Amino acid sequence: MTDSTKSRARGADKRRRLTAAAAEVLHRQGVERTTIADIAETADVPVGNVYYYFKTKDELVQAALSEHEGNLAELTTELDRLPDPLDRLKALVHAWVGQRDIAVRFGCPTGTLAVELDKRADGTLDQEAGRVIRVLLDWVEHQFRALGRPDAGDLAVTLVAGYQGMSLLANALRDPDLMTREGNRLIRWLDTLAAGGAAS
Amino acid sequence: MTDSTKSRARGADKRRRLTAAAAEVLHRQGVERTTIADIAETADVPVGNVYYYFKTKDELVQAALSEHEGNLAELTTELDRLPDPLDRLKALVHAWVGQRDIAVRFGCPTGTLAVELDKRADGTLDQEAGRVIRVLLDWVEHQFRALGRPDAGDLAVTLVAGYQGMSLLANALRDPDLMTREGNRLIRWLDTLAAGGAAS
Amino acid sequence: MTDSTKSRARGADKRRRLTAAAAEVLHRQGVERTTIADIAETADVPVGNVYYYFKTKDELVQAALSEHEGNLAELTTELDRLPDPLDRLKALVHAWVGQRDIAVRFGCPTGTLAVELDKRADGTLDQEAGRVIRVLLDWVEHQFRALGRPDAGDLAVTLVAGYQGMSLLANALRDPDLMTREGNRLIRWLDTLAAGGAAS
Amino acid sequence: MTDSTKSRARGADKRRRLTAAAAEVLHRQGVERTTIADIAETADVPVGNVYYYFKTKDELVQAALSEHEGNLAELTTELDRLPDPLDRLKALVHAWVGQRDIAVRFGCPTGTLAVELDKRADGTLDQEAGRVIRVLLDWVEHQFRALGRPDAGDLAVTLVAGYQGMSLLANALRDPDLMTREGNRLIRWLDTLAAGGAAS
DNA sequence: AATGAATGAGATTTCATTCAT
DNA sequence: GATGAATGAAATCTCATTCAT
Repeated sequence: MTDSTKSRARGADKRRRLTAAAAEVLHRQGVERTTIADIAETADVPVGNVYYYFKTKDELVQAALSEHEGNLAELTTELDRLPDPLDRLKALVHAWVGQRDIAVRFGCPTGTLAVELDKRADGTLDQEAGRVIRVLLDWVEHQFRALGRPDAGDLAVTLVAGYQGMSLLANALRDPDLMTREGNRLIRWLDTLAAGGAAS
Repeated sequence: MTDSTKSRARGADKRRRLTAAAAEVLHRQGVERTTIADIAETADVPVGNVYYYFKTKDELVQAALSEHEGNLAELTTELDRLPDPLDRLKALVHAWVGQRDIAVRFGCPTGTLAVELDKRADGTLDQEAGRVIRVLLDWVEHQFRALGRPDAGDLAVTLVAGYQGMSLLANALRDPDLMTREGNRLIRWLDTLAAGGAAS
Repeated sequence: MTDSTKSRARGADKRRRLTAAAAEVLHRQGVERTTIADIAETADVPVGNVYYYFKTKDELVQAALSEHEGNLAELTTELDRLPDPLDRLKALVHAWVGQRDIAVRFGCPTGTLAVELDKRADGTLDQEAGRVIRVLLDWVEHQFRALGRPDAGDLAVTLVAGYQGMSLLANALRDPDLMTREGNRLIRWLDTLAAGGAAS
Repeated sequence: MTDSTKSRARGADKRRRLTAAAAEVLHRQGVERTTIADIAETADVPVGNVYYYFKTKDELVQAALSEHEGNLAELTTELDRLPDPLDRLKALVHAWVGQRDIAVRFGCPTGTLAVELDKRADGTLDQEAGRVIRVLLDWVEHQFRALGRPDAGDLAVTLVAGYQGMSLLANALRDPDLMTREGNRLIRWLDTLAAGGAAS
């Protein structure tokens, strides 16, 4: 390994640490209450050095969003291995419920980011979280379509809205069981749909 | 009317204007991006004077929440006039859809406040928005119970989660039609339930 | 004097002190080397308070320029009392030479500001100093025109350029006598012109 | 050519590129608004490497000044080939006017550097630009002396001040014609002088 | 010699809160 | 009660300079 490779590796590592720290801390504390120093400390990087990797705080927010988008891509790639689209959707719901402890404490990372960023009067980043949500919607719609549902788009909205809604409530009420109960309902609903029932 | 009565009246008026301004501006801009000066200006009250009515910014946030709670109480009082609990719930959904333009732009006032306040590490206010949401949940549950549903609590969570979810998505995607479509689905779902169907 | 008058007076006073401090310190240290703290300290105002009067550093620079423009207006108003335009111009040169100690140390306030501000890539303030210089040029041209010179515009440029050039040299060489010598030459030149000579 | 020779050559080249870049960028942006990174980028040299050639930013400023001094020396060497001192001076003015587009945009390199550096409270470099100006003055004075003028020193000051003044005005007013007009006047003035006229 | 990365001091700006009248 | 002004603690960002390899 040459010197430059090493230092590039070190640099990439720090960037990765900063991105991960940003994703985590911004999720926990929200964008506005998080300082660059918070992120730097979590990533164990001197504050001044953060700006070598990210020119502005907004770039860190963007990086956090990309991290969440990456996590989503990882998850759907995993789920795509399942042969049956219905199984994929049910596994998705299970994954959501499996994350309930984090959701209860801090909400859905992308959903809460969307809420915060949408409040921006300037045009910066205010649609970025929406973009990530759309990626999820598209994947879900794709599964419903594979199940032969002509109303796949609406069904996708219903499922994802169900997830965002239950995350928000579980978070606001600090009630993890709520996630489990609503998750189970969504699973049953998916089964109903597949059983050939009309769209609910 | 004596002087002191007048000034009390004037004072109460200012407090009301500040509360209304807080509710509106905090909803539009979010808690952290809103300055006291923003609220003061909207209420047409000199900045220095705000502190006579509200000792801290947090008290203004609290007041905004109370305002939203008041709006909710007004709405449910109105709905309570309807004799049929099912009609009440359907009218509630209609009311939600009727607010879609605001929801699309800024989300549900209470829901987005809940998201922001839950990020607080300190214990201040972080449960207050949840409290208001619970008031809504309780009222909805009460209707389902009146309809004879033993799973009224779960159904209430489903309905309110549906509302929060569709508000968040409509907001994130800037799509008012989404509110209409999901609203219609919720109405159909309520009808299904009443028709004696199993919980979906 | 009412309370509000008093506090308005205090406020106006501070604004004046800040403007004067800005004019002086920016002239001595240059725009880029001067911090808001420098100006605040000179004006004996807490740093945070500066922003109550001037929203940005640029506004302070603008204020300093206006101060210099005001000084110029004061001077020309004074000179306008002289009945003979030639006397006015000669008195102007005398005034310049009279300021030689400051010019030697820090150059012409407006000229050096023009040099600094012209380096700005963004469009902010980069023409403002030029504007003040044009005010001087216009006044001088007006005098030459009153003397019946058809080439008044060119003569004005020559006179003002002479002033800017001698200020810059005196400053760069730290030589106050240079101001005196060049000033005398300008006076002789003005006399020559008035004696009916051709434009030199 | 040995390796060390090559690398010495390469090193000298880098130093030259950095010096040229410093001269250009510092002239365009001013000392304070120019970062080492700006100069490094213009010279196509990695930032970290700059410090191998110049220990501080001040040394880069010094180098830029030397570059301008070198340009001046080149010019006067060229002019010295003309047999008649009067022709030399007129050619000098022509050279100035020929540079009018740059002067209009950024002023005289040495003059504007003098203005910026003179603002320094510390003793660093604050006389260096003055030194370069003096070199010019000396050369001009030499020509006037060769023309038999006893007041050669004053005449030199007048000519150079004229140049600095017209550059500053042209720059501040963004008017290239001003350079042409004042240049013509200086030429006529030189002719007048040579014709045996009294000093104007 | 070369170079990407690191560092920390300092600058501007914002704003909740308090003060003086 | 009312109000313009004051205050200072933070936060973001910049950059000359240094370091490690």
